[in-house]
Amino acid sequence: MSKRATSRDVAEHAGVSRTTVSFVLNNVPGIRISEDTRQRVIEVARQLNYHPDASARRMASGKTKTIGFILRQTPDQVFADHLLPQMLGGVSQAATAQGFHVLFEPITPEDNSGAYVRLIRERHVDGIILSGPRFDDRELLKIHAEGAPVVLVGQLSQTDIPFIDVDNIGGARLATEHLIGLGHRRIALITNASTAYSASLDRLIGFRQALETSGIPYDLSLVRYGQFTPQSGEAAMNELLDMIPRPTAVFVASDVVALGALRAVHKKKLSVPHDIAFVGFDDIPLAESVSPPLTTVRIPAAGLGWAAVDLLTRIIAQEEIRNPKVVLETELVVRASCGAAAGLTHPA
Amino acid sequence: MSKRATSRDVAEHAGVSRTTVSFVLNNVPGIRISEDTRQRVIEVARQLNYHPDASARRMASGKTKTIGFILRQTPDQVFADHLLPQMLGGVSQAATAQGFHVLFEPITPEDNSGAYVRLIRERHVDGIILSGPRFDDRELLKIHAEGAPVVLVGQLSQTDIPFIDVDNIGGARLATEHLIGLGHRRIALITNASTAYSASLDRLIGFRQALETSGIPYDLSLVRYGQFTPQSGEAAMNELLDMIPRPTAVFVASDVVALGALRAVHKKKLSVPHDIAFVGFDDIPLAESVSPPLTTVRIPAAGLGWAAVDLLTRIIAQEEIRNPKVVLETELVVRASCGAAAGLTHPA
DNA sequence: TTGACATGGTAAATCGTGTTAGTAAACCGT
DNA sequence: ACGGTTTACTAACACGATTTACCATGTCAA
Repeated sequence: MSKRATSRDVAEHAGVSRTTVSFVLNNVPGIRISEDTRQRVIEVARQLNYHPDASARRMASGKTKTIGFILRQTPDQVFADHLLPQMLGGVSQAATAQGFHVLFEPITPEDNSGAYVRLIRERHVDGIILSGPRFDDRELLKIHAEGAPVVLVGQLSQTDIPFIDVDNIGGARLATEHLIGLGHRRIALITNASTAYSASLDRLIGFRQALETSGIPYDLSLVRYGQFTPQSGEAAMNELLDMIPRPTAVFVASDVVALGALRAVHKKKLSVPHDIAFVGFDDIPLAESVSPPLTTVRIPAAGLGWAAVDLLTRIIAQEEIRNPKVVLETELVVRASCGAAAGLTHPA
Repeated sequence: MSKRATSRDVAEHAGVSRTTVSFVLNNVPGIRISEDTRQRVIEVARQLNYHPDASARRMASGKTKTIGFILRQTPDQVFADHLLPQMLGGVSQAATAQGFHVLFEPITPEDNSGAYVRLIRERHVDGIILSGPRFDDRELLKIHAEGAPVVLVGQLSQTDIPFIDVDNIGGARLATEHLIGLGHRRIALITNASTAYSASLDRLIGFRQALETSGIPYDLSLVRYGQFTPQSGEAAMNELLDMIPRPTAVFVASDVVALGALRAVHKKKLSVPHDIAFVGFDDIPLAESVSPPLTTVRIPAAGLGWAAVDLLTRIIAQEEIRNPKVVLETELVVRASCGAAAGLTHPA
């Protein structure tokens, strides 16, 4: 097991200088090297099993070609994040395509030590994507002010930090309008989480907008608040099902919460969509495989990842960004739980 | 926006040498620095907002304090990997605890270019965890032979590469024995995938072992092969339900596949567990939230991550490893789909 | 007095590359 | 024959730390 080969070794064996080795192996444009020398260097490099040292290269070039992907979630939230694989997959696909690596770092929301900003400060990465930014994150504002490349997934009002987000309001409107279009008038809402989360609030707003546009009064007694979990959905749904008269449809602003709600319905021996129609939100991978398959609003999770990487790499490259705030559209995916397929409609 | 502070700047402002700065800031043991000097250095570093450059540090120390987490899956597989968040969460938790960062890199199984081995060769990372190793991966064998720290998640027979795996045989036996214990004799099996995958094969073996131990003949006509997806499970289940007499129970060696099978049952207006009992495998996060909640075999996904990191970091530290092959036990999680809760038993 | 040892540091080598500025030789047109 | 250009390459510095080896001074026991 001899020592690793360095560019110096290659240079010596090929009878050229290190500079030439670097030029050849990096294919530096605008530099003339004879085909003869070029081949010799390449051949020697192969023979010596030469691979340039990443750390040295980073130091010399000043670029790490790495981005940090920070997830502001507790371990429990990470474990139950059904769109994480898509999102992360999108991120690494896009990053790889641009020659970047991805450093993955979850960090609990309570952790205000700003540990993750060290990734930037110590130059582990060229920039970071932060999913689930917090209002009280002073360290984040600081590094952004210092000029560090940062892209948020999710919004942070009051700042000009570039972000990628989903059109939650539009998506919720889509879902609600669909139910209205099927003839429903008594439509309940179960939120995905507390309205302290902007995504939750936006989905509620979209729900309300759709009602108002159709002239249906917004009835607060038909609104319940989920907490990310199926359990919270089940509890909320039980309350709604006990109402007299019952709502004829419900928009659950999260598929995971909707599964709990679905269970509540099944336990009462009621049927979806016949007794109550469902529309969810997120289009998690299993939404189409539960019974009944869930009509839901698709979030382009992988697309969020791509877009975030795309934006971030442009910022890193110091490009002039025309629009640093990107909102991706959602899409209604109609399956069985809303009753549309069955031609079910409700009288006004 | 002035230049970044370097250790030289700190040294000058504090009136000491760079060596001393390094000693103080790294708390190098066995080195004496007066408390006075120490405080001065720390204070100056704070004032100058000094953060050591990761690349320079890597180069000088020869350690990257980073591990690569490689996922040998297609993008589609990644998107539908319901245990990925747990596993990845486990990996980064453990890594963080040991002062390591995690580089995440999915790579399609078809890609035999060995792109990921560059992570090792170019010293981006100190070692790698490879999930889903392939038999035909020559590059993998090569870097292992070269002494690179590698830990597999999943086994590769014929090699002595350290690995972490789940006791698939034992888990399948657990599931099957549970059904047998409930009185079932006509028990079907739907595999999670082709038996070309060792995990699939092992689960089939465990199923068979349980039958044989109880003196129940292994009936090939009761075996169907899933392909990761709910669709494959639905198709398989339809075949099984058409049999006369029907099996009274089925062990589906994957929760995701089981969901499709469940749908098939629902479509035929049959009931679980009354008409047919179910036991799944994996304990994906939604297993407890579907209807009926799925009895299943829990894989300690986060534990796989921890264990892999633990093993890898020991190898990196050149510790003597007593047991480089770790098999984690599974756990049967009894819910409603098997009928145990309802006290349902089947006559022999 | 002297040798040993502890104290509190520092100088200098090293890590392995990228990159700018420069140069020797060959070529070329007149 | 000669100035100018192209070709093909190299010397040397920069990047920012870690780490080994060494040194000056003071103290203390023999």
